Amino acid sequence: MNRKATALDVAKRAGVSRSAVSLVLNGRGDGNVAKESQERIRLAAQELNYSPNAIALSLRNQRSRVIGILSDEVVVSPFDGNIIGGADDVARSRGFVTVVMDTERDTARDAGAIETLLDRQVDGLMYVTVGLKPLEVPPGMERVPSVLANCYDAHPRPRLHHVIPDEVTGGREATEHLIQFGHRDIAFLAGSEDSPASPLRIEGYREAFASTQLPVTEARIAHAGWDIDDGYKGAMRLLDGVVPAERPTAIMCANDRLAVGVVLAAARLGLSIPGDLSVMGYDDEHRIANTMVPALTTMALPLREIGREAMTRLLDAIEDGKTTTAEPTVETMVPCRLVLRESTGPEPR
Amino acid sequence: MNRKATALDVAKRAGVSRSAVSLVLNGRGDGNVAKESQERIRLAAQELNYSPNAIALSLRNQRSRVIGILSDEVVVSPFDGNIIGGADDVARSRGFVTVVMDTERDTARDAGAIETLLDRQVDGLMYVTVGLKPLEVPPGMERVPSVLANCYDAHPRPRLHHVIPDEVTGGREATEHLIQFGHRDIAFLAGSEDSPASPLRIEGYREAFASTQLPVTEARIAHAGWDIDDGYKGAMRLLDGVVPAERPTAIMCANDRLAVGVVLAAARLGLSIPGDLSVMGYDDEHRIANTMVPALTTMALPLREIGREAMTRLLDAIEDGKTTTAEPTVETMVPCRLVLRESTGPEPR
DNA sequence: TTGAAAGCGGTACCAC
DNA sequence: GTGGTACCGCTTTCAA
Repeated sequence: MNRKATALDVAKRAGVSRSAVSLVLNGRGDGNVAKESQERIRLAAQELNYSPNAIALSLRNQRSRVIGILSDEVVVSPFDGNIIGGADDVARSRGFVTVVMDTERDTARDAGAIETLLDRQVDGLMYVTVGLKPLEVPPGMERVPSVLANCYDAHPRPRLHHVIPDEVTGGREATEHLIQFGHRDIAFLAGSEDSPASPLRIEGYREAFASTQLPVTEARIAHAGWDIDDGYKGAMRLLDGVVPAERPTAIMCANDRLAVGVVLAAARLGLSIPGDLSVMGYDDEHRIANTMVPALTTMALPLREIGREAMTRLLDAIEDGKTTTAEPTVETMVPCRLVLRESTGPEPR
Repeated sequence: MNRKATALDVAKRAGVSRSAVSLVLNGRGDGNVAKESQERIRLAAQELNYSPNAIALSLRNQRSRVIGILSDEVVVSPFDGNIIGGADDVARSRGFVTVVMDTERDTARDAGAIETLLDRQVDGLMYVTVGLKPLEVPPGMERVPSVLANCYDAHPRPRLHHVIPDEVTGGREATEHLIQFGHRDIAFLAGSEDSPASPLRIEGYREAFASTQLPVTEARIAHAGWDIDDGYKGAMRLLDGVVPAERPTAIMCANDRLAVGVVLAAARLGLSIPGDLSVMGYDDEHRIANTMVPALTTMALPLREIGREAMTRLLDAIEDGKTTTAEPTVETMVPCRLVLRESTGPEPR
């Protein structure tokens, strides 16, 4: 645990002053420091394995090249953290590092976490959530450039830019895919009512029907929840003991877990997929959608893209020196992506 | 974006010197500063909403009360991050904060991430992995107290303490549970061969048979992989077209996803669970094991506990001022926990 | 009881 | 072309 070399150590070894070391190592040596000295300095730095102390730098420069990411529960929850992955990708490529803090959905911890991050001189803040949701923006976020990923300012006059998936289009395109396969009676197992994603996806579902001049049967839309057993129960309600002519020929699910439940129910009932019934997921959850039997056709959430886009926005704001606050555009929508696999097919007729 | 109040601001407002402010606010006012001044200082601090600058503190004290957590992929992967959650719990309760960096399984990034963390004066380091695995301990971790969670030093003479689940006992108790239900022909769908967890769980399986004087049929143990389709295929191999008398009456799976595949296969084959077949999972993956239909009996991985235990070790070492290196004990095992749900039952006979 | 001053590790300005 | 020095915000020692 021997202490790290400091600029002074390097200076001594090279027989110059600290200032010279600083200049040279920051690329402003030419025209200020003799070529000769430059060489010696670089060598000494090498030998001592010198790298500047980030803390001292932050104190001096009042900025740290660190971006704080606050997560509601993406670290701890069993959902993938690709938003964070994408955000980190672009941060690193632009010379920033990210540190994340997870509040485990305890919003009371938000302010404290932000305070901590701010105290450590983060240059910007990103709030990221597992599911699309309105956010009570915690105090403190307005003090540095900030951005919202997968959530949006619940305030009537939003102050922070947010990046979210285009759920309406996602819902529409998923439905269109099924309609193109000839399905007309398509049930929609939506998530729970309290999620803002549900109504948006339903809206897309309606749009798809409307643009094809097809009527929507309200009874086919049901709020089911988000889990496997919810999907199972929903499917049983739709299929069990119902004569084939009155069964929907396709079931759209608001996420892949629901779809797993539907497939399970179909298996119990002896229905083949997609022969007797098409099943469509949503999210493209890694290691669920792609490994199900049959593999799930699904609407992929562009998580990685959301993270990349949000971080790009944020860094642009930071490097322009202006806050994202009061920017002209407050919302970026990222399109979802249809992933064709094996659980959907032509309607049986 | 008005600048935060500094100790100097407080001093001015209270009409004292910066030193007095420091003394008082750190509880060493009595006997050094007049009661009167103390009151004024506290008041001024309050009014200015003063909190010390963490960066300056770190620079001055050479410690930050920050613990760096390096994750192979627990943030980004679709597995829950309860190890990190548990670690954070105890860190916060002891006045530390954690920041996590995820390398997305790119070990080439390990050293850089640790360097970054070290540069920011973290007081300690924790490396955490999604699955149990040997670790090439990245350089730099020996420079501050460090601990390994869910992974262990691959070095012949390990230098870092690690906290891992007791997989052998887990495998044994899972098997015993099935044996107690009267099962004798128990198939084991192990994970992939390259995971260190697989052989350990298999060892437990063998122990259970041995202690009950039951013979192990080698052909009943198969490395299948870790995903739903792997479980499906494995189950089909065991069950499809096999006369009841030759079918295993229970299938133990090395994780819950495999169990989902097995349940799916059973449903397709018209086998009822647990009536015709008992299925046992492993991990207790949240929102999979507990929401499956039927809900999965499983062996829960003590993730939260591992995190708590590892962080406790680490902070103890930090506060004792000694490195975990060269501690007497190098390994802590945390027991797994049997979770009884609906997918296992008496053998059909 | 108080305040002045040094120092943590850098950067940048300014004389020389 | 070079080195001295002030300053970022805080703690701690020491002299008054």
